[in-house]
Amino acid sequence: MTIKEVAERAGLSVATVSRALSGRGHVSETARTLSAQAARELGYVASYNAASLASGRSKNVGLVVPWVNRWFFSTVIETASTVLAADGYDLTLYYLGGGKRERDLVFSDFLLRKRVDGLLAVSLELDDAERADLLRVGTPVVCIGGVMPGVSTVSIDDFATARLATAHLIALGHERIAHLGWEGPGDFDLATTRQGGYAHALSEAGIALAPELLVLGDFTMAEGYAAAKRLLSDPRLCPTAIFAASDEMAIGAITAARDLGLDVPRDVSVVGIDGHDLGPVFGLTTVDQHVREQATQAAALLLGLLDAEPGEREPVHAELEVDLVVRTSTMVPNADRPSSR
Amino acid sequence: MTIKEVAERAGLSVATVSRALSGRGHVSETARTLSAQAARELGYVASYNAASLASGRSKNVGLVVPWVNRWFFSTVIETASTVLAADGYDLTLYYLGGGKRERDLVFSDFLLRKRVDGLLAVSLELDDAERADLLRVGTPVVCIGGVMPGVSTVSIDDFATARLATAHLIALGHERIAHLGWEGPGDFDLATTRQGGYAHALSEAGIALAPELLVLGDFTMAEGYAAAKRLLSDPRLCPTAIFAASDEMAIGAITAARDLGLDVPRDVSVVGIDGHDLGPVFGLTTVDQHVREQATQAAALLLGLLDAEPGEREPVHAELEVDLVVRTSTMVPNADRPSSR
DNA sequence: CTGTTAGCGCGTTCAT
DNA sequence: ATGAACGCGCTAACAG
Repeated sequence: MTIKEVAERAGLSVATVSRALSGRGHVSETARTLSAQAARELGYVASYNAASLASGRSKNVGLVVPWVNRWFFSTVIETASTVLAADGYDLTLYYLGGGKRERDLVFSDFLLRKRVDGLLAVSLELDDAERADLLRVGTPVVCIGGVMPGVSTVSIDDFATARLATAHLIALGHERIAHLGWEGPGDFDLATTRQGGYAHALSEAGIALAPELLVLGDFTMAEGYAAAKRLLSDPRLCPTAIFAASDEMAIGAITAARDLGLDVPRDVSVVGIDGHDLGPVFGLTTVDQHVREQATQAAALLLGLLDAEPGEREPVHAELEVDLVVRTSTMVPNADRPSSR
Repeated sequence: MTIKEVAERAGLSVATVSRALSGRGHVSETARTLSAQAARELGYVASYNAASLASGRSKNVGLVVPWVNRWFFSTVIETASTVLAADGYDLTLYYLGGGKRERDLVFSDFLLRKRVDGLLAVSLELDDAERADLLRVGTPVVCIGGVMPGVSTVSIDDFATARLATAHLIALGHERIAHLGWEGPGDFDLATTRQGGYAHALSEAGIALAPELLVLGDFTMAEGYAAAKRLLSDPRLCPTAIFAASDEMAIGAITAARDLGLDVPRDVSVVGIDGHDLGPVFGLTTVDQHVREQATQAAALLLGLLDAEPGEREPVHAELEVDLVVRTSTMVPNADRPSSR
C-alpha cells in the first residue's frame, strides 16, 4: 500500500497526492477530495519512516523518564501523550530504570538514531557525559522538573514550594519537623532544592535544623512508609510533624503513623508536595504543583520549538505557581502526644 | 553523519561498513575493526528510519495501554521497556485514555504507519472495528491480560484466580462477601472473568449471590475507596468481607474501612488480586499474578515472533500460575462487629 | 569476503 | 496547480 497506488486510483501524480494528504503546498479542491477518497478506500496512511527520510521530520518525540511506576511520572506520560497525539505525534518512551547498562544504551545509542524530532526529559539528573550526549542529539529538548543549562524548562520553584510547606507547619506551631527528602545529585544546590527550602524555613523561624530528623533517600511510597516508621518509633526523635518531598512519601508516612497507633493529625502532622490523586482519600495537606499543567505546557513548548526554524529556538523557562491545599493531615501540635512504640 | 562518511574514513565501501556494524553477513575481522573504530571516532549511529525503509525492520515495538497511571500498567511498561531495550528495541507508547477521538486516531492512523515491527497490547477491550484495524497492521501482536482470538496471549486464569480469592474468604467462614469488580465489555463472559469466578465460588459453597454486594465499575484506588465506603456504611448490607478485583481497589477499601472506624481484618476482611508493591505496607492478602513475569514473557514472546519467518508465527497462549499470599487483611469473621456509620 | 547497483516510500525541488 | 525527476540513508541482491 504505497502512495503510488493511491495516485493511480485517484488519477493524479504522487506529488499531488502527497501534497493533498500532507496539507503542504497548494492543491485544488478537487485534487484534495480525490486524494482523500482514494486514500480512504484503500486504507492508506503514509509510512512514517519514508516520510521521515524524505522530509527530515519524523513526527515522533522521545520521552525520557527515570521511572514509570510513580504518580508524578505516569501522570506526565499520560498528559504528554495526549497532547502530542492531538498534533499527530507519536511518543517513544525511554525508561532509564533498567540498570546502568540500559541507561548507557539510551544515551549512547537510542537517542542518537534520529528517531525523534524532539525530546521531553522528566526530572533527569544527568552526569556530564550524558548531558553532552543529550545535546549532541541536536534536537530540541524540553525539561520538566529538572535543571539543565541551555535547555528549555518547565518547572516549579522547588525551594519556595518546600519553604511554603514547611512554613505551614511552623505557622501551626510545630518545631520538631522531620523531612523525608531526596538524595541530591553531585552538584546539589541548597538554594534551589526542596531540602534547601525546608532548611531555610526552619532558620527563618529560628528553629535549629536537627540532622537526625532529615532522612534522605529516593523513596517510593513503600520506602517512605518504612522511613517514617523508623522516624516515628524512635523515642529519641519525637517529631510532631513530617514534611515529605512527595505526596507518595507523605501517604506512606500517614500509613506508618496509623500502624504505630498514632493519629494523624492529632499526634503527628504530615504535609507533602504534588497534588496526588489520592490526596483527598488520605486527607493529605499538600502543595499542589499542577503536574498535568506542567506536562501540557512542556509538550506544547516542545511542539512550538519543532515548528520554529532551528535558528529561532531560544531556550524558554516557564515556572508554574503552586498552591497550598490544606486538608486534614495537619493541625497544631499536641502537647501530650503518647509515646509511640 | 552518514554511513558514507564512515566508509570513507575506514577506507571501505558503505556496504561493508553496513554489514560490519549491523552484524548481518560475513565480514573480515579487520573490516569489522576498521568500521567500528571509524564509527566510534565519528560518533556515528545508523538512522533507524533509513534502516527501516531499506530493511523493513524498524527495531521498534508499539505498546498499547488504556492507562499509564495504574500499578499494573506502569509495571508492565517498565518491565517490557527493559526487556525490549536489551534487544535493541525502542518502545513507542500508545495511550488510549485521552478520549474517544485520540483513541480512534491510534487505531486508524498511528498504528498503520509502519513505525512498529510488533505490538504489545495490554488488557485491551476492543470493539470489532478496532480489532480489525489492529490485525490489519499486519505485524505480530501479543496480548497481556486480555483475550483476542487468533493472537498470541500471556495471561492468567481470571476465573480461577477470583475463585481462589473468594474461596479463601469462604474457608475462613465468610458468607456476606462483597465484590468490587470491573464493568465487563459487551461480550462479557461469566465463565472466564473474575466476576464469574467470584460467583462460582459462592455457589460452590451454597451461598446465594447478593446483587447488592456486587459493585461494578472501573475503579482507581480513589474510586475503590468511595465504593467501599458506600458499601461499608450502608447498615442494610453489612458485608464481613470484600473481594476486590485489583489490589488498588483493595487498598482503597482498607483505607475506607479505617476511616469508618472499622478494623481490618477484625471487622472486615479484604482480599485483592495483583501482587501490588504496596501489599506488604497494607498487610494486604492478595492473589499474586506475577505481573513482571507476565510482561517479561510477553515481550520475549514478541521478540521471538519478530525473529521468526512470517509463515512460522503460530499464536501461542501462555497462562501463568498465580499464588495466594495471605497477609493480615483477612481473618475469620467477627460475630459482634460494631455497626458502622 | 568485498564493492557496485538498485531500490525501500516518501517529500521536495524544478519545470511546466 | 500539477507532474517528472531526484534524493533522503540505508540494506539487499548481485557480481566479482
